[in-house]
Amino acid sequence: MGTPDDCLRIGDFARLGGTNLRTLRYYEQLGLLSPMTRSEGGFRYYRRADVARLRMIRDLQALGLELAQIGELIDTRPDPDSDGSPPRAQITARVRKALLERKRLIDAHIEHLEAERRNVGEALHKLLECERCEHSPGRANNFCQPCSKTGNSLPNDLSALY
Amino acid sequence: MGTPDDCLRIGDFARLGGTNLRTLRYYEQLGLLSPMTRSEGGFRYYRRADVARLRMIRDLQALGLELAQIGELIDTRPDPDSDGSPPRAQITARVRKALLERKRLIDAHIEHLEAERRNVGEALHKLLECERCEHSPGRANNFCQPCSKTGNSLPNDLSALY
DNA sequence: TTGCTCCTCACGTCACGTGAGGTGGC
DNA sequence: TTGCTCCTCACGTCACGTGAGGTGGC
Repeated sequence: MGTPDDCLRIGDFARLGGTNLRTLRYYEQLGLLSPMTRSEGGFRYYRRADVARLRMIRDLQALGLELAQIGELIDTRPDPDSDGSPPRAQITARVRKALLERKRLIDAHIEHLEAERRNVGEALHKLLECERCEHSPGRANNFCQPCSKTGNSLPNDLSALY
Repeated sequence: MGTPDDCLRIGDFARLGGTNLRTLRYYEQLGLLSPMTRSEGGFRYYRRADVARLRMIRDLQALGLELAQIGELIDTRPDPDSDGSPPRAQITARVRKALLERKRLIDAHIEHLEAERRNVGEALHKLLECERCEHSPGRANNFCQPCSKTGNSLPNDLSALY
């Protein structure tokens, strides 16, 4: 028999999820994301739909969560070992909770990044002024702070780089 | 003599920068961010203005850069070992380049996060529909995919969690 | 059958975490 | 002088990176 219907081998699965074989094997070891089944020879076969799960794990990592925390958050699926499916209301409640937590993290990160973007804009603006200024860099690394021309301190992103 | 003017010991510096002592010592070891000076007894004294540099390093890490890449990007300050300051135009050019690269990364991340936010919204919306649906979870972990009620496949964030 | 993909160890690395044991500074 | 902060090793951990040596699958 060939590849199970609608399944992917680890290489294609990794490519679609934007990651690599080592990472997938590590996730499996942690119980985060396992292949649906294995071939006779040990090849992993992943569900096509689980690419979404893989992407979610990666996105949650980018939001700063550790893999253990991610494991708890996305542990919403019925346990295959237990017979008798859990109450539906319980499942949907856990899924909702995971989605809301994810949304909270995303919103907070967007806000932080928008503040960063404003700061960079300010710094780029001030840099134009610096280029037209007669003051030269001093010995220390925070020269021109506060700006000896305007009396205002430098934008943070210039203090960081000057 | 006491603490040099306008300087912070490592604990306060870490607090203001949202990090800890171990991380600061590691950054120093890599040459990323060093204290302005040391006390007789070895205590590190950091410039107050370098809190901005610390925050920038942390923000660049959150954007997915490795410390080595961050080191190259923010290496814009005149080398204290070399005598004679480098041409001003060269410094401002490097600062501008670092700021523009940072802006590029921020913009890309915001776009990605906004797409994620839309997906989560979609999934939360669909979840309301699922709660009113008579279908129950099956054995496998991608039941209801494609949704057996509407014929549409589930939003990705539901495939990931169901 | 050939080449490409995959397998399992197992050691290495990056960015810190976490004490142990000792000393500095207002 | 007391307590709090800081110091330097040095081993541990998390999330992989990177081969070595071998086998599976269309």
